[in-house]
Amino acid sequence: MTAKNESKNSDNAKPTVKEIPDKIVRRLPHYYVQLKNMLNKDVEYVSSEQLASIMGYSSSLIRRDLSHFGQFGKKSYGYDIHCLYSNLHRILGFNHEKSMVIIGAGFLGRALANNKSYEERGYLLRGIFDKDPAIIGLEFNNLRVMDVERAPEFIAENNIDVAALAVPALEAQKTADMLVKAGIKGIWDFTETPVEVPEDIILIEQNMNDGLCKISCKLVQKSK
Amino acid sequence: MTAKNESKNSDNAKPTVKEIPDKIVRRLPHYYVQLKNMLNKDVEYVSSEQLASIMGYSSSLIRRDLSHFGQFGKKSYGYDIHCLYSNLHRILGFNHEKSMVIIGAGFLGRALANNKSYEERGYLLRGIFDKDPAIIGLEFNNLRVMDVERAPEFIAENNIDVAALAVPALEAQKTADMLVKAGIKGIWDFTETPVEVPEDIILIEQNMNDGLCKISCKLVQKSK
DNA sequence: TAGATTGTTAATCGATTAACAATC
DNA sequence: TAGATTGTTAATCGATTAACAATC
Repeated sequence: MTAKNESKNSDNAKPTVKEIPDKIVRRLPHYYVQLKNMLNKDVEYVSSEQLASIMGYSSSLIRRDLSHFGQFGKKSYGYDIHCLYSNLHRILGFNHEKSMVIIGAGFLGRALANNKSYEERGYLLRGIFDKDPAIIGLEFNNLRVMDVERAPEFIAENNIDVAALAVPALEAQKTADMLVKAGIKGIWDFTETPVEVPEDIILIEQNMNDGLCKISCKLVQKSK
Repeated sequence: MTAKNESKNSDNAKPTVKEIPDKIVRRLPHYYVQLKNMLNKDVEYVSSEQLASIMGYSSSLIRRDLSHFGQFGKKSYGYDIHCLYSNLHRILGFNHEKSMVIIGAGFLGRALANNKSYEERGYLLRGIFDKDPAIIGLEFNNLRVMDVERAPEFIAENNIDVAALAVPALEAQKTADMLVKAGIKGIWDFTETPVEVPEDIILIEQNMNDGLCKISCKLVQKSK
């Protein structure tokens, strides 16, 4: 609906400019972290072949992924580590400031409050909320837990972009509805239950139980 | 090396019996949860078409996924919900008892200790460890935090299958090495850093920052 | 029987890899 | 120049979907 669509066939109301395939998006942070580790070393260039042997992707895939965003390499040299790093920084949107709140100040919410990587990724943690009077008022990482009743107002007034959803499964949908109504743009969902949101809301399911299931499934396979 | 390999070409030392494709493994827990929700309702059968419309997968994919494990459906009726549910239970290995420990009793470790879904999935939480003297001795979910120095002995003696790794990034590799040495079979890794383990160890990276990156990347795409 | 729905095969789609011309 | 390595095109591989015969 935002009419900023530049794609050729705009007959279909897709909000795509030139959407990055999900498979690539998933690998970008890995490239980013690897490059970051290399920044401190005293080499200037790295080849796709070198990255491949370190990271376990094929060099072909790496070159193809990166070429999606432009031509960052120098033939016969490889990629300028610093240049590629800062390009990935930009592509991942870390240079855009994003505001965030945490809903639910149980142990998980507190762990999220203590996360140290927000700043580097452009997130500004603005608030943490809970409904338990015994928790409201406690302080984690210099943030005082607020009453979740105040969240809608806070989110709307402060134009919060993202909410980490760390409430019990039973509260999940209700809370997500509240967040959407308040104008949230993305939800980082840690609940163990399926949550429905309108399709223009970014929903990232950080489903931990899937990991538990995967291990279980693989353990049985091995024991057979 | 376990010589239980029944695959045709056993020239290559792969430990496969008939490995389930990762893509399918990832969907199995979703089917499982959906079926579980349906158990309480008073319908007996569900068709792949019905599941498809609820879950967002195509009916074709669902039938194909399930047919990987046998013929569970009844033509013209669909799938017996209870039967399929218990088959998934078995396929996911939930009927095998698996013992587990948590390494690191920070907020994240405590959140993991409070997780309610272990039992249903066949996990038995046996211990939680930390190195901080101020934390050792505290109790979460009826488990007293033990000194991580005692972990190797505990894991070996009790034949622990899985460890949830919830330590700071700097301790990650060192701790993983300790776990492997102690005889762990699977690691559920919550650290934000790449961890190397021998390839016969099941390693599930529960990388939370990837979610954060994904949201950031998608937010920028939308704002463009 | 007619209608419904599986299990499976063939067709399509998308993602990865291989190959190589361009060029530093 | 010879060697290295990119960016990109073509080939391959794998996963999803469509189609349909089998059958309840």
